[in-house]
Amino acid sequence: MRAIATDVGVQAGALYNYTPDKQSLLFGLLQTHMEDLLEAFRDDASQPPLDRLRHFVDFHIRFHADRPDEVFISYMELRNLTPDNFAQVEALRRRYENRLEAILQSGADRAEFDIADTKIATLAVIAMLTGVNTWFRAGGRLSLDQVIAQYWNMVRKSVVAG
Amino acid sequence: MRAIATDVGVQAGALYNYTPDKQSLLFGLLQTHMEDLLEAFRDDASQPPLDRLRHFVDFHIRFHADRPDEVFISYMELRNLTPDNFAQVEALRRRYENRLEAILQSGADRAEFDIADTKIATLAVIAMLTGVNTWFRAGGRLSLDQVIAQYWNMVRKSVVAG
DNA sequence: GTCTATAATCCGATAGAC
DNA sequence: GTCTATCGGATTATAGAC
Repeated sequence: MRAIATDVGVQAGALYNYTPDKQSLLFGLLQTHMEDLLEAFRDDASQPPLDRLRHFVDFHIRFHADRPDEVFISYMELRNLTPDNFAQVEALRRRYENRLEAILQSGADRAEFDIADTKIATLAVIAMLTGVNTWFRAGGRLSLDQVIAQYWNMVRKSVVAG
Repeated sequence: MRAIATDVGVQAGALYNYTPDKQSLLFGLLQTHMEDLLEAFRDDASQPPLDRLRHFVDFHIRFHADRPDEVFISYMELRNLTPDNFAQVEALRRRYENRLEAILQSGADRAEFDIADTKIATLAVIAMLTGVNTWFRAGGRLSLDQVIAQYWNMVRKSVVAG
């Protein structure tokens, strides 16, 4: 709390005019982050599964690359939430995962994708894409467009049918 | 330190007969974990790249699934290392990544793999495989063998040529 | 709405008896 | 080698003046 107060230019006590306690402040950050993620992702179920998947890959990488601090805090501080707050954030995360799983299931149903278990494939793809945040820095060797292009190639090949 | 002391059945002060300070204790854990990882992974460069990659996938998932606590600590406490200790652990991690990158590069050189950038592919594969630890629990819906089989399928398809 | 001051608690680490 | 006791410092949160 003292570090936050210093960053925003007030004394620590003044923060309690804006939040009842530290837990509420942290929970608000994580909840807003997940709600923004869910709201920002637009999926069109009338499109071909491969197009929907390509949009997901592009969206996921860009959304997270634009918010490295929120993503870092959301992951590192997740275990400092109270059990109730943790359950709420986890429920939002599961809703987001289900959006991807619906795309993979749609492609599998049409035999356009070859996926043994859509739940595992969902977790595998999200882990791979979120991993970009651990190393990507703007101005590095590759542009974000180049990074997205290669990840899309790998994700596409990993799920498409023969 | 008090929590560790309680777990091992001594008072907090007694721990300092075994470690000079908390930082050394943490660094020792992370360093040993990474050295064990590097030592346990056997790669045979005379084998076909696809066989070497399959072995890496199998090894990586099993090694990490067998040590969920060490993996969790290694990730969550990495930023609590001093800059010097952090650099040493990062160097060990990079050595491990290079082992996988050598496999991918070998397959790309023989045109058996189709990979745009081996460094990105390395990070993508490791992120995907390490993600297993966030959800896998022994005794769950799928056995570790089944999980490995599907991840191997996805990794293989994501890198093989045409 | 912000400040200073402080309460109450927790932490890593040390000292000294046994 | 472990214990009890404690030091010095950091933490979240509150109280009350302005």
